[in-house]
Amino acid sequence: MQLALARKLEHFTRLSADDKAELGRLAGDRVRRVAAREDVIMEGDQPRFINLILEGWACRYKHLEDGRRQIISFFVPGDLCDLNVFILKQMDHSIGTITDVRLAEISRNSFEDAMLRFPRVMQALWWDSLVGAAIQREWTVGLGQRDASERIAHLICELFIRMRSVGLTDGPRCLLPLTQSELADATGLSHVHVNRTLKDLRAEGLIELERRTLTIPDLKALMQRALFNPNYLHLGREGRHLDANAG
Amino acid sequence: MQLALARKLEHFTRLSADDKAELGRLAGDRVRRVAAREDVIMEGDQPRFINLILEGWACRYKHLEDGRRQIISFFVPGDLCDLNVFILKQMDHSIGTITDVRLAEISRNSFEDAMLRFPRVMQALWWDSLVGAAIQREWTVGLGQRDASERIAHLICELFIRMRSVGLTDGPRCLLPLTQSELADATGLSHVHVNRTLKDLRAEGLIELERRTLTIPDLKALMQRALFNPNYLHLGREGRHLDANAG
DNA sequence: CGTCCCCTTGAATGAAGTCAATACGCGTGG
DNA sequence: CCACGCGTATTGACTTCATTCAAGGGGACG
Repeated sequence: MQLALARKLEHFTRLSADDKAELGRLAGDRVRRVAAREDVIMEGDQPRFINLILEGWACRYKHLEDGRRQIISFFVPGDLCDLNVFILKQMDHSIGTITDVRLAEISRNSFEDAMLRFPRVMQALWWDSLVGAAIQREWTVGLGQRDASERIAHLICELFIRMRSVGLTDGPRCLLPLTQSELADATGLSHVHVNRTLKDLRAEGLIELERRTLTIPDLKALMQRALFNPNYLHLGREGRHLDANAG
Repeated sequence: MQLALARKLEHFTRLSADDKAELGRLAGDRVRRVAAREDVIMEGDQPRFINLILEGWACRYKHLEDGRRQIISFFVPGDLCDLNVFILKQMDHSIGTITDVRLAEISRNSFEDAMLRFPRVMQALWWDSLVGAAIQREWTVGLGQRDASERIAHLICELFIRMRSVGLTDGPRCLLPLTQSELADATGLSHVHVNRTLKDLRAEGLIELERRTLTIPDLKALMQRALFNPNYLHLGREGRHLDANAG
């Protein structure tokens, strides 16, 4: 099975066999397993590694003093948490798992080393981090402007497309291992309202969702419902001028 | 007058005279003026420069198809828009001015050149871009979890502190050249509700605001009201190990 | 078989939005 | 100098969307 990260990066530019081997090396560096609903790193800790999700789902989140919690982003396989983190002395948010997770801890040294030797990979990783920033912006837009059903539909579109971009969908189906409370924390809604909203979307025939499996019968329709425009994911091989001629 | 950017970066690490001179060079590269309420660059355009705000306020924003508009972030003097943009072929959002703006357009070449020759400046710029990402996350938290008055109070704290970090405050006072509609677009509220909320905050004695001038009689109190924790701005000289011994 | 977590639904409440009218300053041109 | 227009701010009345509170159901697991 191919590395999810490599697969994702090829939406930006074609990688050579060497490039992929290097990614494999980074990903094998130091593998860690974390059980579901545990913290990978907490607010206040000093970041020591770039975390690369190999398997499972995780999220960034933040608590307000009074306990309210916002999930700030989701991580699916192939996602990297903050290329540059070691510049900061303190995490300003936490990263926690949703499911059981297998992740690679990439040290500063091996990262900087790879950076020098594999410029194309580097470019691709920067692209990925820019896409991450774009996703964060899109969440800002959604929380500010979209109503409940649009927000949830939008999030589902995004996650489905991101899963598809790393080869983890099966036709119109993919895993969606989030509880309704987690969806609520991500969309800024109450879990009760998330429940009702999912019911509506199901009733409209836009999604099916049972036992952690999501089915989207008509992605276009769902995208329309969500006012979803995929441009922010920059999946159009925007770095094709850097392509390796490898196959 | 010192360059706002240099001033800001020194919250991360001390710069040498050479470092500052280099920043000055980058900032003088190619200066552009844009009138208030115009676009610097629009969604769909290809980014060609890193924009550095020298004077005035600007913002990132995005429209939904049906016209709803969300302001995604504000730029004040010293702010850079996306160090790495040229990796992307298309802007997924627009940048527009709030007031008249003077900005520096930094080309890819001069940036990459400076990058090689001034590693400390580079680190500091990466720090700045990580802080930018942290600000975006904090907005996500606010839009998801904070109510109207907390959101507005929080935004005001943030902008005040950012202005202070580039030396643009005058005691408890600073410029806040936003209309209530712009505040509304940034906080995801209606302009009517922003108006009422500002009235409340004024009535509580937390802010004064007239003719584009903001006064915060008791910043601590306002921060408390907003559940504002400044850690995400990373202003604690986290890069002091890189300090130049210059004065 | 009981407990825990997650999902579901109803009813009452509340925060923020919409609609509409009015007021205020400021610049421009008659 | 005044009239007009425009963008911005303010306020009231009503509506709507989402939250809160409360209760019950279902499946997994010890």
